Amino acid sequence: MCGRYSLALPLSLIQQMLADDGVETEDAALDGSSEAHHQTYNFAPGNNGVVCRANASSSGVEIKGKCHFASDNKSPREGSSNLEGRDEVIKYNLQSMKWGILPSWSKQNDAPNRGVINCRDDSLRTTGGMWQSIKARKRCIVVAQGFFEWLNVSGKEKRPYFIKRKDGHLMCFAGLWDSILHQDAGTRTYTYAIITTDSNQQLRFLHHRMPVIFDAGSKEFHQWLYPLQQRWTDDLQSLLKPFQGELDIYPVNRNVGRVGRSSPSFIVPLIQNDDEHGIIHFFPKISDSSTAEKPETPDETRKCESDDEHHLVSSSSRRYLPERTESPKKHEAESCYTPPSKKRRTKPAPQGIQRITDFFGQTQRDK
DNA sequence: CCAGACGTTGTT
DNA sequence: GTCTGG
DNA sequence: CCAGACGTTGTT
DNA sequence: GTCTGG
Repeated sequence: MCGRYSLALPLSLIQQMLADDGVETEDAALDGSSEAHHQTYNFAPGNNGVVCRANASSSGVEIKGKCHFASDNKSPREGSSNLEGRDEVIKYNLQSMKWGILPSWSKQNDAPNRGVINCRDDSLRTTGGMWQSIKARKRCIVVAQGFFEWLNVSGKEKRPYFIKRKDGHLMCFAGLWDSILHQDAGTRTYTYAIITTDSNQQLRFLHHRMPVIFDAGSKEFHQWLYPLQQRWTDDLQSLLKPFQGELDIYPVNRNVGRVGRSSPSFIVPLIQNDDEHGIIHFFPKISDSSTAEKPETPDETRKCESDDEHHLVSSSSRRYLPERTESPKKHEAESCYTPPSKKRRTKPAPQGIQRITDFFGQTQRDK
């Protein structure tokens, strides 16, 4: 499952929402070689998504490079003493990567859309295969607003549904990434896959598979990303379970099936009329003033092309308007996200780091 | 030893 | 039916 | 994941 | 890259 999802949020808002869940992230725009993510309600394989991964450093010294020795599998350097100190710092980076994983050894460097978009949780249980090296050292979190599933109605019609968290927080998929080096150009392409498992009870009426979903900032989230864990374990395997929280699941504008289109109507419930053609949808508000929208016309269902520029605004999310300080992008999306009831985020929470140490007080190493 | 596979989904 | 593009 | 293409000729 | 099949 999960061959399409929604990601119509600017990076600044994603960072803010993660921060509200206790995850402080940095924008890993590496050497600038990575393009910005594709901001769309209709995110498809081959698009550039937002991926979170973790790096460990000690006393401000990056040890990520040293970790690469682990691939030698016999390296005496793994577990060198500076990996064991309690002063290790885990940094979370957001990076733009292409959906559809291509293993580093893949020969289809040039094949644009050949990557594998999903990874079954049970195929990670066995050794060997294309995942074996990836699952040990290249785990990540894939950020989304929610995902789509299509229900086959009487063998003919397909009806798209949107699935999101009931609490409105970001959906964090368990993922795996890899990269390919293009010898000639000297560039590197990063790609990722989303891990799937059995559907939970709530989703089962639609499909039998669903992505593995973590709560941002949860123990599972940190454990999955923990960069010093470079060996596949039962503990990691046991994280890959059907989502136990509550979901919102509802039919949406069927045009989400049409590739390349994007509209906020794709993540808003359809309102179905008695009239068989009278399928209209619920348009709370449009931030774009240009097009004269007529939310209540049945016509509206067809009127959703080229509207990456239309974005949902709800009054409750106004405070989540991105600060337009450094990123004067034209069309930044807002969301229906309701911030934590607590209070606005205060400080980067050194507690987050503290807690991580609690989770992994005992540093694990490779074999 | 080398050559070839290495994946998921759904549908039947 | 099957492949490609998004 | 789904939707859409799947082709050639000649003419401008 | 690493494992399997022949």
